Parts: sequence; structure tokens; C-alpha cells
Amino acid sequence: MDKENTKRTTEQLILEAARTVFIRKGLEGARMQEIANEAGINKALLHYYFRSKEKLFNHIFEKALAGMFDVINESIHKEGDVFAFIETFVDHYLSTLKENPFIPNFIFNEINSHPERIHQFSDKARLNFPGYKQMVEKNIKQNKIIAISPEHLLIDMLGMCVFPVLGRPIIEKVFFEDHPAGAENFLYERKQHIISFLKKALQP
Amino acid sequence: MDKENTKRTTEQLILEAARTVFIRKGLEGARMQEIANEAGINKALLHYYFRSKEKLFNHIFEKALAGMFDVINESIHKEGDVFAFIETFVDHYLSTLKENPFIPNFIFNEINSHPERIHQFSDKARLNFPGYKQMVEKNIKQNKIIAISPEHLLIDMLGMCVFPVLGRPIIEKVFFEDHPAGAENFLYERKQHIISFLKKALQP
DNA sequence: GTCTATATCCAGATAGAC
DNA sequence: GTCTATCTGGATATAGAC
Repeated sequence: MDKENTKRTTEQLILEAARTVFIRKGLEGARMQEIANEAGINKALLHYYFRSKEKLFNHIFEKALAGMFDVINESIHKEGDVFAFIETFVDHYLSTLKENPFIPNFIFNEINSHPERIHQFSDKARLNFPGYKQMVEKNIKQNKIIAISPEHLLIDMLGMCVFPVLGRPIIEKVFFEDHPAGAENFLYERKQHIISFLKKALQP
Repeated sequence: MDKENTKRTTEQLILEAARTVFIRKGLEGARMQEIANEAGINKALLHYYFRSKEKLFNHIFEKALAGMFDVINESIHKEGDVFAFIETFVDHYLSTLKENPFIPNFIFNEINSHPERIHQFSDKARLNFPGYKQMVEKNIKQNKIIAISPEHLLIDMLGMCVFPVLGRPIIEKVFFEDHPAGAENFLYERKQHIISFLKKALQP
């Protein structure tokens, strides 16, 4: 019992530390030593628990990918109103990004370096695309929104939310060089901007 | 003279090889050996010409960043019509991304790993933001488009263009698992989609 | 389970011949 | 300018004591 408890605690410590370091630095950039330091344990223990850097990485990556899909999935209600979906989704997604601003870069970078990984995890990290599509098409039929490709609409939303987080250092430099507080405010404003922008674009 | 010619040619060879490898793998992921192979020369020559991996990298990064800004800058005409700008920009930008699909990931990844780099290059890689802003504000005043923040609009456009390229492996899996040709077509369709989507959102 | 010490490998960088 | 051979440091991973 005691052993079990200790094990869980250490494993959890490692996973949290690994998450912090991997998401910030990626698979190549992360150092096992840094993860060990972050967890307050020894480097050898990482291998004792997870065998190799890559196996440890896989745990983190899978959870991160699944988490991003979940934000979308949780906003979907098959029979619901698209505008309600948009408001919920944009709100939750931007909040998640605010708390985890490096996850998108992490995911895109690893996915583009090793596209085959997406198959590896596709059972555990899944987007409820059929549910989403059904919702959009129903709203089109009911004349609540213009005819639009659900695929393109989803990419529009995601792009508008993700870009400012991915490109934050550039945005700070280009838009707000003289007033650094502006960038924070800009990200805050985006929630309302995206919602009203999408509403305008979709209105029949 | 002969020496000079040889020098230029080799230097050019190295830069092209480095571009290919760095853009695909990033600073951490790239190997000097791979760049040498790609250039058809010896590893030691890379150091002879560029001293260190990082110095070589800086050449590539600066050009890539400037290139992305240039696509925007070239579409801007201070006195022009926003819709003309949008059409030119989206067209050129998506064409550039089609030919260089890994540049956005490259830039975002390096910028987020080392945000200080953006200052290092900000004289040579600059966005003509004042010109763009002037154009948008003029169009608003002339009632050609609704009142909108130029900053947000620019991010909207960029996000809608860049996301499908960044997330292509995910999109292929989620949208087009059964018909891989669909992804290619999807990216092709996006040009028209984005233009008409923006027009609809902006119309007064 | 957790540590210290060490093996092993590999990448960037340099020396020196041609 | 270009090559081969080599140095050096640092990273993952393992052995083995506690």
C-alpha cells in the first residue's frame, strides 16, 4: 500500500514535470536532466519509470492532443444552435490557450516532424467530427446560417483562435512594441471579436 | 575570379541545403551532417563558411521571416481597396504556403523557443503595419467595410490561411481519412472560401 | 524505489594534410 | 577551399550499491 502510494506520487510528479518541459521545449529540445530537476528527483528514476525519453514523451503528447480535441468535443451538441456552439467553443478554447499557451506550438511541431504519430494516438484522441457536422448542416437547413462547408468553418474558427497565441512574440513586436500591456489586452478582446466576426459572416 | 566564383557557388549550395534541412527539422532537429550531405560537401566546410551551426541557422531564419512579411507588404497599397488587398494577399500567401508548407511551423517554433530572436532580426524583417492600418481605416471611413480593428482583421486572415497548413496531418486524419486526395482539394478550395468569408464578414 | 557512477553514443567543432 | 581524422562535450541509458 505504502509502496503503491509512493509509486503513484512519483509517477505523477514525473508526468507533471515532463509535461512542463516537453510542452515548452519539444521532444528534441527537452533534456531528461531538466525533467528530473523539475520533478525534484534523479535522472535514473525517469528511466526506471518510463524506460526511455520517447516513451515518456508519448504519454505527454497523447494527453495534450486529446485535451485539445476535448475542448471542441465538449462544445458540440448535435441538435444545438451553431451560435451557441461558437460562443461556448471560442470561450473555452481561448481560456485553455491562455492557461496553456505553448500547447499548440508543441502539437503542431511534433505532428509536422512525425506525422505518423497521429495514427498512433487516433483511438484515444478523437474529434467528434460527425456530431459537429450534423449540427452545422441542421442549422443550414433551418436557415439559421448561410450555406457553408462545416470543414472550412471549423478551420476558420480554430485558425482565428490559435494564431494569436502561436504568433504572440511577433504580434507583441509588430503591434505593441511601445506598449507591451497591449498584447495582453488584445488577446482578451479576441473572444468577443471572433464571436461577432463569425456571427456576421454566417448570418443568412 | 575563379576562386570567387567557386566560393559563391559553394556558399549558395550550403545556404540552399541548410534552408531545406532547417525548415523541415528546426534548429535542434537539424544535423550538420545532413546539411552537408544535402549540399554534397563535407561537414567541415560548413564550419569553414559559417563558423557555427547557429550562425548558419540565423541566415536561414532571417530570410524565412522576412519572406513571410514580404508577402503581406507586397499586397498593401496605402490608398487601395481592402477587398483588392484581401484577394491579392490570400492568393499570394496561400501560394507561398503551398510551395513552402513547413515555413510557418519553422518560424512559430523558433520564435516561441527563443522569443528574443525577433528583436535580433527586426530591422531586416519588418511588416509595413502603418501602411496596412492606414488602408483599412480609410476603407472604414469611406464606408466600404464595417468598423473593425485592423489588428484583429489581420490576425483573422493570417490564422485562416496558416492553420490548415500547420495542421495538415491532423486535418487529413480527421476530415479525409478515407479519401486522401480530399486534403489537397480542401487546401485548394480555401482560397475562394477565405475571400468570400471575409467579404461577407466585412460588408457594411 | 532511489541514488551515484559509468558506459555508450553522437553531434558540433577543430587540426592539419593536400 | 576542401578533405580526413580527431577532439570534446553533452545526452540517453544502464549497472549496481543502498
